[in-house]
Amino acid sequence: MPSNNNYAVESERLEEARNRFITEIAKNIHLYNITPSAGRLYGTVFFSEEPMTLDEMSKALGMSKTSMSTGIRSLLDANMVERVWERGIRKDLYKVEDDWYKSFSNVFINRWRNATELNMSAIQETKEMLYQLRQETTFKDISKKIDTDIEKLTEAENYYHWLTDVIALFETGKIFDIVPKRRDLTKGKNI
Amino acid sequence: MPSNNNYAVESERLEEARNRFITEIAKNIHLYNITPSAGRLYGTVFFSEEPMTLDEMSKALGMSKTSMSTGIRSLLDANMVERVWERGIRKDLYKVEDDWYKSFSNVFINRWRNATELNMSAIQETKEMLYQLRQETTFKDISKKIDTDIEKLTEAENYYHWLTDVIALFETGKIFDIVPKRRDLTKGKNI
DNA sequence: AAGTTTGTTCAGTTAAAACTGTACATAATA
DNA sequence: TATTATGTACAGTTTTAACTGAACAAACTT
Repeated sequence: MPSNNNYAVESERLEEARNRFITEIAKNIHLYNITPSAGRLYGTVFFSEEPMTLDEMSKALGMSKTSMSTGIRSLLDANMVERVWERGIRKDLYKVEDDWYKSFSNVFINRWRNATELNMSAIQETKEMLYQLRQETTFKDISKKIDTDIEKLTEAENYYHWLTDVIALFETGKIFDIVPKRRDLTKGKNI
Repeated sequence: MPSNNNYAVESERLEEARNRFITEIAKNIHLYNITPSAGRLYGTVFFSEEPMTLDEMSKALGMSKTSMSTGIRSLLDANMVERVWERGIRKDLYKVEDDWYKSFSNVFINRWRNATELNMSAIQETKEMLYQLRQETTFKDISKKIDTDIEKLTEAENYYHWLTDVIALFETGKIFDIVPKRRDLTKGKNI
């Protein structure tokens, strides 16, 4: 066993500490629709002192460059990393988006708004089909079922309207008036 | 081909209309950490006139009872369906939770709070490890990296504090003061 | 208590997603 | 223009998740 005051050993300890956080990120990042592997990738780039290339990521994680490419793309789509340029470097460089509020909002907005819109269209279409059928049918039983269905769908529609409003809260940034960003408490200054 | 004013044909059209919505639900329900199959299950129970048993679900979806059991449990955990009792019926009966606002809030709160807490603990622990290492190390290079890491982690911590506050908005129901529930506009009465 | 009914556990199977290496397309360099 | 470097598409493989049927356990019925 090497002695404790050894650079390699301490670097290893630093790596371990970072790894504690990276592992947790990887576990929970599925909430952003990101795979655990891409989560580890995110963590790695997060701690990196410099923007990283695909080759560096590949080496750091012991995974194929192809995986790095698709992984970084999913992080890019979620606005969790960004591409940066440095003169003289041909390779693509990536760093984490440091505004986590923005990342969260982006993911939240995109995912929920998309789903909400699709669901609302589906409700509209379903209602159309039901209205038409109700006009044509002569069976009391059928039209009764249709009426119940339409009522349920309208209820759902109200909910989606509300959800749209909630999403707008994040989209417009009004959420930050209601729930202010936290300032760095350790720094003492509270501008 | 059977004539148009035929009960079976119109029932089929009703089924088709319902299916339009069910299919869309199934596609987007992964946002609630629910599988598409369980999503179809949800849709089926949603339109059912009566609370359903596992056997009825199994028949309606053409899937095994085991799948219905696990599917309904995931919906139950997400507070999207609830169990109801009817005298004289031994089988478990399920209906959808009709307060969609509650369902959404529940899912949102549980998923994000859990992840947030785990990530915050990880940050704490990582910081502890880093503080310790910084006290012990003599290498300027190492302690510089540590300082940068701690700064990044503190930034992340602030974000998680903010997220906790946002979650509390839904937990306490204060969100409904800010974004009021939509009333059923078609009914005309606006109490 | 014996016999049913009902939901769930578990092992095995099938289906889906993640990952890899090769081959290719594009762009930079000489 | 020829050569080299770099990221991505694609086909095949591995890993993970979903699904099923049989066996079991708990509760109800008689």
